[in-house]
Amino acid sequence: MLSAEEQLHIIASGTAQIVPESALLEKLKRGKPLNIKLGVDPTAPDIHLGHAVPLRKLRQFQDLGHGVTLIIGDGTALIGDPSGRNSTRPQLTSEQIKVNAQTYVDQAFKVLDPEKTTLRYNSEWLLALNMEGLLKLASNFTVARILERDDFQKRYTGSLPISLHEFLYPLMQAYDSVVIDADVELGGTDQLFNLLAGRELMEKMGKEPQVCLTLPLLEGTDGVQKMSKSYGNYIGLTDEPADMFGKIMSIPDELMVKYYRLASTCSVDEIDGIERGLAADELHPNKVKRALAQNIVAAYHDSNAATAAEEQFDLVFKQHAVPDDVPVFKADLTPNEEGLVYLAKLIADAGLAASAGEARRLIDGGGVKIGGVVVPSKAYNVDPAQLEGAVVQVGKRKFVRLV
RNA sequence: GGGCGUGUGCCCGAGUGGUUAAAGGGGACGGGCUGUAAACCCGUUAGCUUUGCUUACCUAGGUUCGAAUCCUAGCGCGCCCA
Repeated sequence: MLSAEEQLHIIASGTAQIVPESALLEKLKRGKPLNIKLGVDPTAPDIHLGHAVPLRKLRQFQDLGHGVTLIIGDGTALIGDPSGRNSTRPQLTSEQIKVNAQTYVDQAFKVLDPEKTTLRYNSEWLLALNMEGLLKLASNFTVARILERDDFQKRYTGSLPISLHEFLYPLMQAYDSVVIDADVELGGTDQLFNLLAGRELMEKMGKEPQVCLTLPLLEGTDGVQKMSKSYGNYIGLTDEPADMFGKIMSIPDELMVKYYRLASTCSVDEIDGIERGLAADELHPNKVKRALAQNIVAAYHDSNAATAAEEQFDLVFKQHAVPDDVPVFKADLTPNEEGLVYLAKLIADAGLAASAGEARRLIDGGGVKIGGVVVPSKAYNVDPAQLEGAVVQVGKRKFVRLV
């Protein structure tokens, strides 16, 4: 095992805050495996690189010899985390929760070491808590304390409703820490309040308080908004290698180091070196970004897939060739009276454009190619012989092979 | 409960009776440049086999040859009074 200081150096990389850092160092100094907690809400089934940030950090802990307790919040999901919300979340059905939890776990183990992970469902103890237990638990916090929380504060002063059950959310999450005896709990920066509640409750209930470790939010491929499915800027853990590679290549340069720290499997020393190299203009950003894409694709698929993805990438974007695995589309090539096929509609049907109108505009803009040849403006109708088995391309990255 | 104001395309926002499918900006998309980054330049940004037709300025009616623009009611939002 590495020394406590060396471990801390690795753990601290990429974190937003560690509260308190001294306590973490102390825990590490004991030389015993720590119990690291992460609670997840099974509200959305698909997980992306942003969700994987805390998982990566957990993996670092595991590689240092520590144990992880992953808590599926099937109990807390009944409430819905009010963090960062200005309205009450809809409550999920237990059926949805179950399905979501399973997909989450399947994907989480792409990152975590199953040998060193304990999986727990918090309904196990939360639902077992009867009225007496709940009241006892609630007596540990004052209304003022809970109301301190930023989002509650905003809602309260803004005269927006806060349901009573939402008040209980931080308590539930805190209670999880008590039950599993967490040494450290991870979360996004927006989770700090909940994490601190855990620390406080543990102390009140006579346990050694957990250390709170927060991680910054990861921006999506647009480089501005946080990564989220609803913004359409996410890189999914289950994305195809070529797709994943391309998406990573399209992130802004400024974000590369952050991605390295939060989403790659590279060691802290390597990343520090890259950061210095970029700052000193000794490393070419393109090379660095390629290496990043390689690393991440390899982490979620394998290194062969990563190499293949990079080859595809060069093929398509450097040599402007057609990739190997073009999706096929069964097109109706029945010609009209003039013996031609309406290309615009075909493009829309193939899903390459939202409507035939958009397809027409794309053709006029020179954004459509058949078999590598640009379709001239206004040429909305084409000879079917030209289309037979041909590859239709829209923009730089959308292809379809007609059959 | 009363008074006033406001509601425009993905978003912001101009438009107060007639070349308005609706200025301008943002975003997005396509083209150029490039490193599928950024910056920059150009173009597009309702549907339809389109010299045209259809649907559109919260909703439903009405006035008018003609309405996003005027009137009435409803709904949403904001502010003020009680």
